[in-house]
Amino acid sequence: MATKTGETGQASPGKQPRTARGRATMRRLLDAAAQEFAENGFHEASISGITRRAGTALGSFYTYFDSKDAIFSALVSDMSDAVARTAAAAIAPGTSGIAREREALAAFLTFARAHKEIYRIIDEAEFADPAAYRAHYEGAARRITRRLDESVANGALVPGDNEVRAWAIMGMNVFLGLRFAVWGGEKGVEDIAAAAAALLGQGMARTKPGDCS
Amino acid sequence: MATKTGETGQASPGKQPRTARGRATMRRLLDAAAQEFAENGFHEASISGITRRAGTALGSFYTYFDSKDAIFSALVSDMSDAVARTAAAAIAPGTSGIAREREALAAFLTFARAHKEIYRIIDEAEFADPAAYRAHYEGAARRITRRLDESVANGALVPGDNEVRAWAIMGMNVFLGLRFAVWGGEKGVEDIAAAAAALLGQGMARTKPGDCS
Amino acid sequence: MATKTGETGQASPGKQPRTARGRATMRRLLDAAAQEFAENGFHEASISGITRRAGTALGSFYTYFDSKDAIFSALVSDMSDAVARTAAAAIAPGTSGIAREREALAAFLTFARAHKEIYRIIDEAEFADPAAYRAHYEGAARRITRRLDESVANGALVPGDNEVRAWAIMGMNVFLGLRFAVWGGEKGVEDIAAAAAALLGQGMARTKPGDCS
Amino acid sequence: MATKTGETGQASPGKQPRTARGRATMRRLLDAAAQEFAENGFHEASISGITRRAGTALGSFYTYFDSKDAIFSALVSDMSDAVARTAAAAIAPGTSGIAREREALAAFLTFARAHKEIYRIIDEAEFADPAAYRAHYEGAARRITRRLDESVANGALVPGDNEVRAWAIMGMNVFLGLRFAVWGGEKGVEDIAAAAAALLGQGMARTKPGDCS
DNA sequence: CATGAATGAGAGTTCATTCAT
DNA sequence: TATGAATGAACTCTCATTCAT
Repeated sequence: MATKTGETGQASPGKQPRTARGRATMRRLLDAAAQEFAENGFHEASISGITRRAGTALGSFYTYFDSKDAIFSALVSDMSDAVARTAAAAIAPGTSGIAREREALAAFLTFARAHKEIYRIIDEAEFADPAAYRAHYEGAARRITRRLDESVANGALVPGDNEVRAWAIMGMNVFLGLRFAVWGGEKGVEDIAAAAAALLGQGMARTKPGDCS
Repeated sequence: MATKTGETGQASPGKQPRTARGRATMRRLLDAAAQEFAENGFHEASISGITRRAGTALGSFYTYFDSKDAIFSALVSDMSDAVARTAAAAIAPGTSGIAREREALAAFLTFARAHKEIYRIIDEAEFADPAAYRAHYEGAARRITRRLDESVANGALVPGDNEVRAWAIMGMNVFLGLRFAVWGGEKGVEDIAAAAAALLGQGMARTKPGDCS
Repeated sequence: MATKTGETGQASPGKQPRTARGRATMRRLLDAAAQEFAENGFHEASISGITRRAGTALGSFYTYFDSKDAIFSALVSDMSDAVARTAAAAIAPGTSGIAREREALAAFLTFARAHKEIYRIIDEAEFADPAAYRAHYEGAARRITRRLDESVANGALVPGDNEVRAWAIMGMNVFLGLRFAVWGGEKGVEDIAAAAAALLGQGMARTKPGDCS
Repeated sequence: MATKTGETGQASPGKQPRTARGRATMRRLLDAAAQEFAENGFHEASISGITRRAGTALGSFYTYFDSKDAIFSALVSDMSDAVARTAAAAIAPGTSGIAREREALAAFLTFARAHKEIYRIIDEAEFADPAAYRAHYEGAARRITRRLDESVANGALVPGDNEVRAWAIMGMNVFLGLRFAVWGGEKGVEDIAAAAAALLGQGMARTKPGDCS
C-alpha cells in the first residue's frame, strides 16, 4: 500500500548518516513516513507513529530529520521526482504529438495505481509545504509545455497557447488519476488513455459537413 | 478578500437558532469561519480564531455548532453549492456542446478570481472531510456528464466515454483556475476559455491531408 | 518559605483576567511559581510543578501566561520592585549620609530573611532573563548613587566617585545578605548594619597621629 | 575570548587517562567545556556542543567524565582556584592593611577583564553545584578574614568584626568587577581600586570638627 | 580508546471541548 | 443565550546517557 521510498526515488537526506547502520535506519524512517502520511495526512500523522512503524525509538527520528516538516518535504520532493521520472521513462524516443501525451498519461495512471499515496502526500503539501506544492505543479507544467512546443515545431500539433494547453492536460491527468486510479479501478488504463487522447487529438465537437480544413 | 458566506450560499446550519439575535450570531460565526479557514487552513484554524473574528465568546461557538468539523463541513457544502450554482447560472438556456462547457469554464474562472479561498477550503476537505470532498467532485462530474450526454443526444458532440470526458474537463477547469485565477491573473478569462474550448472542440492534432471526414 | 506574591508586590500580568475567579487563579499561579522557582531554580522548575502547587489544570497556566519565561519575568520584576520599595520605605525622612545607608541595609537584611527566595530568583535571572537581571542591579545602583549625590551636596558625605561607591555598597549589601540572612542567621541585623556603617563611615585604617584633617 | 583552562589552572580530573593521547583528549574536552558553559550557561550547554568544539565523538566524553555535572564541577573548582591564586600572587610580600586589599581588588579586576566567563560559570554554580558555589565564596571570605586579622594584629587596621568586613569587601569586589570589568570597561582598574581603597580606609563620612582621632 | 547511532523520559505548549455562572 | 475560565490529552522536540562496533 505504501511506497517503499527505495523504489520510487532517492532519499532527500536531512543529516547524512555516516555508517551503514545509520543509512538503514534512515531508509526505514522514510518508508515509515510515507505510510504514516498516506494513511493519516500530515497533521494527523505523528512522529511517534512514524518511529513505531520504523521500529526505532522516538528520539532516533531526530538523528536523521530536523522536524516533521523536514521529513515531509523530503518525501514530497521524492515523490515529485518519481512522478517526473516515470513519465519521462514511459515516453518512447521518437514519439511526439498526441501519442506522447497518451503514453505519459498511461504511465502516470499506472504509477498512481501502484502508489495511491501520492495524492494524499502531494495534495497535502498545498497546506504543509506550499512552495513544494507549487514547484511540483509548475515543474510538471513546464515539462508538458516543452513537449508541446516541440511537437508544434515538428508539425505534429497545430499551434496554440501551449501554456494553457499544458495546464489543461495536467489537470485532466490528475483528475483521471484521482477518479480511475485512486478511487476506482473499473476501467483499464489504456482505455482511459485512449479516450483522453481522442479528446486531445480531435476534440469532441461534431464538425459540420464541409467544415474540413 | 474572504468570502462573506452570506454572498455565496445559504448557510448549512448546525443547530437552528430560535431568535433573531441567535440567527445573527450564527451568521457572524459562519462568515468568520470562512475567513479563518481560508487564511489558515483547517488544522491551523482555531475555534478561538473564529470567535475572535466573529466578536463572540468562545463558548458561544458551541451553541451553534457541534464541533470544528461540523462548521467546516457546513462551509464546504456551502462553497460546493455556490460553485454548482455559478456554473448553472452562467449557461445560457439553449446552448449546448462545446459552447456550454466554455461558458461554464468562464464562469468558474470568474468565480475563482473573486473567491480564491475555495481552493484552500475544498482541497483541504480531502483530509478534513473526505466524504464531502468526494461528494463535491463526484457531483460536479455527474453534472458535466449529464450535459455531455445531452449534447451527444442532440448531435452537438460526437459520442464517446462521457464519464472520462467529464473528469478530464473538470480537471482541466480546476487546474486552469488554480494557475490563472488563484496564482496569477495575467491572462484574460475569455482567452483562457477560448483556448480550452478550441482544445475540447477540435483537439490539437494536425490532421493528415485526406484525413477529413 | 515562599513569598506570597500578594505580600511583596503587585502582579505583573500576562493576560488580564476578566473575572474575579480568573484573578484568583492568576494569583495562585504566581504564588505557586514563586515557590517552584525558589525551590528548583528556573530550569528544574516545571509548569506542571507550578500548576500542581496552584491546584489548577496544566492548561490553565496558559490562560494567564504565555510561557515559562513570561511568568518568570513577571516574578523577577515583582521581586525587584519589592526590594526597591522595602528600602525606600525603611529610610526615615530627613536622614542622610551613612545613617541612610545603614537603614537601607538593615531593611534589606530583614527583607532577605523573610524572603530568602529572592536570591535564587534574581540570581537565576542572570541566565534566564539577562535584561531583567541587569535592569535590577542598574536600577538599584542608580538609586544608591542618587542618595549619595544628595548627601554629598548637603555636606553629610565627602565628595568621591559616587557611582563606584554605589556599586561597592550594593555588593556589600548583597553579600552580607547572602551570608548572614540567607545562609546563616547567627548575627543580628543591627549588629551587621552597624559594622557595615562603621566601615562606610570611618573606614578601617588606623590613621597615624596628626593625620587628622 | 574563552578561557583556555590550561592557562588558568590545573585541571581537576574525572578519570585519569593513562596515555598521552588520552591526556590530550581530556584537555581538549575541558577547554571546550569552558567555552561552552561560558557561552551558553550550564543548562543550555550540551555535551554534544562540548564534543563538537573539542573535535571528538560524543561517546568519548564519557571516557573522561562521568556526567555533565562532573565536568562542570571540575571547571568551577578550576576557576575558583585560579581566582584565589591570582589574588595571592598579586599581593606584594610585606604589604598589609588597606594597601593589601587594594592590590587584591586591582588583581581581581584585571583577571575579570581577561576572563569574563568566571561570572557566568561561578554564578551558575549556585544552581548547578551549590556546594561548590558556597565553598568558593566561603573560601574567599576566609582568606580575606585572615588577612584582616593579621593587619589588625600588626596595627595596620583598627579592630572590628572581621568576618562581616570580609564579606562586605568580597561583595564590593564582586560587584565592582561585574559592573566595571564585565559589563563596561570605561574606568581604569587603578582608579576603581583607589576609590574602593579610600572608602575602605577612611570611609566617606564628613567627620565633624573636633571629631578627630 | 574512539566512534556515533540508539534510547526514552520528560519538557513546554496547543486547543477542542466542557461547564459554571 | 452569552460568557470566559477550566480541562487534559496529545503533540513535537531535546539531550544526557548507554552501547555495540
